[in-house]
Amino acid sequence: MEVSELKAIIKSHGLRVTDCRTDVMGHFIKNKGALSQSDLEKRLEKYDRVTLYRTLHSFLDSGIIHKIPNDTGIATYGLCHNTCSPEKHFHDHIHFKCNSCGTIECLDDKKVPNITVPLGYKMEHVNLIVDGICASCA
Amino acid sequence: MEVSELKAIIKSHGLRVTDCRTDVMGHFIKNKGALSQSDLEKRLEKYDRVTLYRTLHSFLDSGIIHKIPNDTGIATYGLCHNTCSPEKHFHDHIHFKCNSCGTIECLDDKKVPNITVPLGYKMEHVNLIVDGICASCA
DNA sequence: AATAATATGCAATTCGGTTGCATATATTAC
DNA sequence: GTAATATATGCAACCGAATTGCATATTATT
Repeated sequence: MEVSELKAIIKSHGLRVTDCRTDVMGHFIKNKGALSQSDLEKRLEKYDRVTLYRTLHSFLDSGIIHKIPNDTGIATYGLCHNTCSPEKHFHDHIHFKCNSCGTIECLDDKKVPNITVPLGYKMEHVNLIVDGICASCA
Repeated sequence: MEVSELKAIIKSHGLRVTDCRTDVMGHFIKNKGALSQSDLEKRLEKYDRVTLYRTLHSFLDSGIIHKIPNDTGIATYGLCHNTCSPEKHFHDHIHFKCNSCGTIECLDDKKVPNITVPLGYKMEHVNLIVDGICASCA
């Protein structure tokens, strides 16, 4: 993807275009898996970790990325589909965590089946995380 | 549940019976929701943080409790069904996180539907987390 | 009751996440 | 293009959860 396209995506979400945001965006685009803050810190050492932290949060708030729940305690993020907006997120795909390499990816083709919750409960989001061994580690 | 029963459960998982483990076990039994370490620290101030930490890990290792993935970064744990063993866990129920009170509970009656993963992937566990508003907060 | 194995408490460290503030940079208006 | 203004960045510093080493206390066994 061209850098100009990256910048267009950032701008289209109402954010200012900066070097850090462009670089982080580029990493999300070209990385098949989800990224954690420490992943980004290793790949983009030129930026302060607080800047990366705030970049992730501005992306989160504007609906560019979504947070993927996992049991490691380390927040990981994946690109949202273009159907996402700051107000409403649609993440009906399955997340896969490899127990060998630790990589977390979005299985965009695998949709989450319909779920119901008990009477009196109001469902807002559904997150389906499968763990196991990914194709690269098998 | 009787204290003697609590102790029997602990012993049946190959763990020594101690005051802390019995108390923690008791809290898991009587608490409908999942518990985090800080939850336990507040309820069981007589024990050191580290002791509670290690109690949770011995329970995890022996298959008494399971870790529930969530996006808060705070590890929460729920009781396993009696079908769980140290080697193999079966958590085919849905977890619900309330966005109002923060409580996480196991919806034991709600089973996770069948899922498939892409070719080359090996599935080990499925975790389904629904968030929204629980019956108490609605 | 003695022994051996294990759990506990305490001190201390690591690490991810977070905030305040001064400075640098992006956008807007001219 | 330049000036003005709003916003992003880097640095220092703090917080809380997670983690480890070690001496002491407790459990289970004989």
